[in-house]
Amino acid sequence: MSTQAPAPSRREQILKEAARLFAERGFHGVGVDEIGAAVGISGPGLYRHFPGKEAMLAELLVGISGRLLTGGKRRAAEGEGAGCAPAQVLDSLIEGHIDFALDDRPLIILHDRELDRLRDTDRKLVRSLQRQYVELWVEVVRKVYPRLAESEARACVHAVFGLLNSTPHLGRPGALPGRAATAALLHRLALGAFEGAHGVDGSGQAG
Amino acid sequence: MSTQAPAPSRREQILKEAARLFAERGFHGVGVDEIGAAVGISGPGLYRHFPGKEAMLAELLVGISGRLLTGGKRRAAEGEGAGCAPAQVLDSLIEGHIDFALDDRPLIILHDRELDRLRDTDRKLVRSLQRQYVELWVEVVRKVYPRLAESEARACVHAVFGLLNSTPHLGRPGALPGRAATAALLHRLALGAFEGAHGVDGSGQAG
DNA sequence: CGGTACCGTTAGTGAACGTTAACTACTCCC
DNA sequence: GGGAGTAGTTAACGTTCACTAACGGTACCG
Repeated sequence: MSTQAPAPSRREQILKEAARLFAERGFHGVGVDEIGAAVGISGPGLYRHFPGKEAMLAELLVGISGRLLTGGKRRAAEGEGAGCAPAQVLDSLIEGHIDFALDDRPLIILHDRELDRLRDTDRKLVRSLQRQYVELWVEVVRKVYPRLAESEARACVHAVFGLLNSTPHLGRPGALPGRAATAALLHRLALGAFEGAHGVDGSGQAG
Repeated sequence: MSTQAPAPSRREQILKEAARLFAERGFHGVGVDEIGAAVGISGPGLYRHFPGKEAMLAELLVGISGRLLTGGKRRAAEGEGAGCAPAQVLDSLIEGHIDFALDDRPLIILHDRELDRLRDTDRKLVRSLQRQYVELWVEVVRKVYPRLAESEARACVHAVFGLLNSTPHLGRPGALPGRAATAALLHRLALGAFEGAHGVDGSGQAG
């Protein structure tokens, strides 16, 4: 054993604490000395591991977006390979996103809050990954709910992301019974939202 | 006439631009010189109107939370006074929140992003207003969906706020047909989410 | 004309911050 | 043991930033 996570390297330690601090007080609200202190070293010591403060944020954001996209692609491929119905694939995407939102709350916060603090190059990369992830969802959603126009489906996907990413606002842990119950509730909310968008009656309300 | 909005006072002008800038680049990412430039005066001139940068953020956040709560209370009271069904009151709350999210996007962003940059006193006030607003919704939701436990209902409300507040992510304006269509779509999504949480089958999934 | 608010300006101050420089200790390997 | 590489230290630098001080113009009012 111990082949999995033998010891969190200093790098990973720094990234984890930086994520927490950035999420709590914002990128500009946290100093390098604080990040250093959180891992037991002092300020400039961080520069042995990263070229700068922004590089930490960049690595975090690229990592998140990449993992979300990779996970989503895997689930979509598995589903289609096994001949699953689109609805099952959507279910799997939702489940994956919920796992992520519940297990990596600081990253979820950073993900849509601190993107604009990146240099052009990194920001474009992250945006590209995010867009691919959204388009992955849009494709699946449109298979399940063919009556939705593409722009509508995209808006729905963004809205459902907002819904699923609301976990950080659910007070500190313990406001809900447990992780599984929270996950199940979020899952039902997300599915219900798509159903509602699809529209039982089809017609919108008055303009 | 002209008793309503004769001319946007310098104060209001500053608040509006500050809201936009804070939403775009974060509280710490915007300098007072920038805010001043946005209204045509330079940096320290702002101090004729506000005691400090933080006071602007405080006034913005207290204003938003207060207006949301006031509007929500009004709609709830109107509905109950007119003997409306709880479902209609919930509909009205959703509509009000959507109007706010679509018309004051910068404020919606600030509302849950920059709260922690406030001093203790102001932050507690804003949190109190926010909590009252949430509880207002929870009460109504539980009347419409009595099977939901209180903690579940609260989680649903937070999640639906996340959904409705996703408007800033819907690309720049124009990604959707129009304001009315977007509002209608969000409305259906929110209603669907509550329906989904309520659960057609009632049983959660495996724990 | 003289006084008084009001609203704005430029120059400056002290603190905080990201980053670099110079130096020290530890480990590994020949 | 000696040299190299790694990971950390403290001190310092340059910049940025919120805020203050001192000053000027303009409108109103007697």
